This record gives sequence, structure tokens and C-alpha cells, in this order.
Amino acid sequence: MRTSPSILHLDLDAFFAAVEQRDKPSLRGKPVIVGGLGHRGVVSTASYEARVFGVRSAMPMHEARRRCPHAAFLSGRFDAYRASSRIVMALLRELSPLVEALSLDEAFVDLAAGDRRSSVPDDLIELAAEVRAELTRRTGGLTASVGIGSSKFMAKVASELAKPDGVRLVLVGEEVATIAPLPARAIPGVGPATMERLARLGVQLVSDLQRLSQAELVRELGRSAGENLFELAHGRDERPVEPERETKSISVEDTFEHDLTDPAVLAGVADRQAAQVAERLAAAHLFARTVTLKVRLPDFSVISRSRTLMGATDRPEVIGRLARGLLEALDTRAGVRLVGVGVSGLASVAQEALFDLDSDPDGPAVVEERTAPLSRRPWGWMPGADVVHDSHGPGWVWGSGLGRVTVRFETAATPPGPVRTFSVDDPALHPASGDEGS
DNA sequence: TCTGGGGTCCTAGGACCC
DNA sequence: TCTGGGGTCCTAGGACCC
Repeated sequence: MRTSPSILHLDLDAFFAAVEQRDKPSLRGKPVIVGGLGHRGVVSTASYEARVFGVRSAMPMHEARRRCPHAAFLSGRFDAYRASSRIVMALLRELSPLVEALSLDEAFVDLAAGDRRSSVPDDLIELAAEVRAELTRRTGGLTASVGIGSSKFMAKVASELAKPDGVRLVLVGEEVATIAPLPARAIPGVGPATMERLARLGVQLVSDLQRLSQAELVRELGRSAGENLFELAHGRDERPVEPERETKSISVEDTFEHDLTDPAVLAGVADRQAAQVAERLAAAHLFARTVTLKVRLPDFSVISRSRTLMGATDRPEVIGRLARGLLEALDTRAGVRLVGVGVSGLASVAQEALFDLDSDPDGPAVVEERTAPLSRRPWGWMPGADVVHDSHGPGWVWGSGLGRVTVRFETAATPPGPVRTFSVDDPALHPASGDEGS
């Protein structure tokens, strides 16, 4: 345990929704829900105005619509999120070279490795205030919560307590008392299944957990989970901030609007996903030895099948043939809700020339995909997407249907703008570059 | 008309090797 | 006659995180 609080955790507030409100002035101060808009979609992020109505991340979208029908429902603009994320990560790297990005909107910083290290509480609070103000300035209005503590765990707990738009410092020695009144679920690694087991031991709060012995936790949860939970419950956490974690797997999966049964269509999906995976492998200059096929059945159960090659590959034909082979061995007659293709066992060099992986007697399945996956629908105007009209200028898709698309013409730099409706094939209306909504 | 997508880590059994 | 033990790799499933 560190002798001063030198780990910082930063969490952008309602990140995706906040980016949308920044870029769409008419949505500021209003409920905004970003997520999958199909009938099987879920919420990625809800703005604080939408959370008032009980809308939460991971909630099914139909439930979100029921709770907050007047919200703006948008599919994501991930290029825009990535751009803002890069700005934030660059800002954090000015504090210390040891920055570990957990996702687009979250990061740890090891302040002890940077120029601004200090053990004086006032200095740390001032540092956090500076970072938050500069972040808001550079991103054009986003806000973040910052926690500082003596470990990753405490820093993360602190930022959670600071939300939204605040700072929290947990001093050395305050750790156990800070976490004691929190629900046990607040400890990372305690999800629904673990919580269920803990509840049977009478555990609701971290303070309940603090009364159990390590042996009891190991007996209930297994060696690894039990030991980890015991340490965290007592505020102990020695995990280092790791700036560069190597990729261990790459995968693509799609849930369908309606369950698929046609084997030829399923093979076509797997083939297309294999090509996407291969493309990402190549972009990362990586090769893979293990190919995994994932299928989710209508009852939501998951089947996975994998096969490991003698040598690593990045070839779409090889990955596709393996994935299709694994798929053909499954009974999919009752329908399939999701198909995914993934690779693991990654290496930076290929090693496949010795083996006969080139021939493909079946040939890739060339099948017209009749059922679009939830994401990346190839045509249509996705709500929230950026567009440009030849005479009205830049705007965003408010909604579409019945051959029409409605656009609001405004940007981050304008006041709330006017709404106009066009035919979906109006030649003057174009998608703005660099955004496919996925 | 329940329940996304992209990941990480852990467990447990069997094969295989020495 | 009967029945070692450790280590590694592979596979399948599950919990969890954002």
C-alpha cells in the first residue's frame, strides 16, 4: 500500500450522452439516450436528465422508451467519442507517463511517476481541479469526476463518490472506513452472481464482508475470487498502473433483429465476421492461432466452439473456413439469436506456410444477408448521425421513416437550429464523413 | 416485445508428456 | 499386481467490466 494517495482515476460523466449534448445544442438540458435502437437494443449511456426517469446503462431499450418516452434516442457516433477520448488521454499523459486507459471514458494515472507528485492533500485537490477544468476547456464542455487514492481500487471508489462532476480524495488510513458503508457490489469483481452468494452469507455491505475470514470467502467463491475479494474488502490493492496492456483477443459478434435459421445465411454471417476479424488483425500487425465461434440461442444460452491451428494466421479465408466448420457442427434448427467470430492466441509473426491452410474446397459462402444485424445497418439514416445538406449545411439526423428523413441543422458552435424534412434519397443530403455509427 | 458488443480472467476436465 | 504425480496445452463455460 502506498504511503500517500498517488493514483488518480478519471471518469467522464455520462460520456456518450454528454458528447451528443455538446454537439447538438437543442438537446442540452434534455434527456438523451444513446444505444442500440433496434428492438433488441440496450442503453449504452443515459444523460443525467434521463437517469431521473430510472434509465440506466445496459437497460433494454424498450424499457428505456417506456420510462422516458420523450427522450432523444440516438445511435452512437463512435468516431466523435474516440476523438474526445484522445484529447482526454493526452491531457492525462501530461501528468504522468503512466496512464492506463480502461475504456474510452475512464483511466488511471500513477501520479508518483509524474512531475506533479505530492503528498500534500491540498496540492492533490488543486491538481484534480486543474485537470477537470482543462478537460472541460479542451473538449468543448465535457465534465469528468476525479478520485485520488492510495490504490487503483481506492481511486476508483473515490471517483464514484465524486460523481457527477466532482473530486474526492481518500487519504491514507481512511480506506477501510470509506468503503465500509458501501454496498458489497461496489467492489470490482462482485457482480450479480457473487452478490447472490454473498447475500446467503448475510452480506449486503462492505462492512459485512469485512467480518468474514479469508477462508470463508475462498470456500464460497473459489481461491482466486475469494482471496481477491478479501484483500479489496480491507482496502488492500497492489495492482500497478499498466499503460500498455497487450491485446489478447479480437472478436466481432452480431445480434439479429430476428432469429436466423437458414444455415447458408448463418455461414454467410460467420464468413463476413471472419473477414472483419482478419482486417483488424492485419491492422494491428497480429496473427492468431485459435478461432472461436460463439452462438447465442433463442433461450439466451451461449455455445462456444474453438479450434487451434498449428500456426498463426491473419487470413480471412482460413478464419472463415474454421468458423463455418464449427458452426456447421452445431444444431441451429431452433434458431440463432447471435453469431460471433473471435480469435486469440495472438502472435506478431505468421507461422502457417508449413501447413496446408490455403486450399478451401468449399469456397467461401457467398450469401446475400437478408437479416440485418442490430448495428451497422448499411442504408438508412441512423438517428444522431452527422449529415451535410448542400444548401442548409451541417446537421444531424433527428429521425427517419416512410421514405423521409428529418434533420436538425445545428452544431456545437451554433444555437439550437431549425428542423427540415427531406426524402431519404434527396441528392442534396449526404452523410458527414467518418461516421458509421459503430 | 425481455436482455449489445468488445473485452479480461477464472475454473475444470482431458490429453499428453516426462 | 494395479494404478505416481507434476506441468502444459486445449476446450467449454461462466462471471464480470465498461
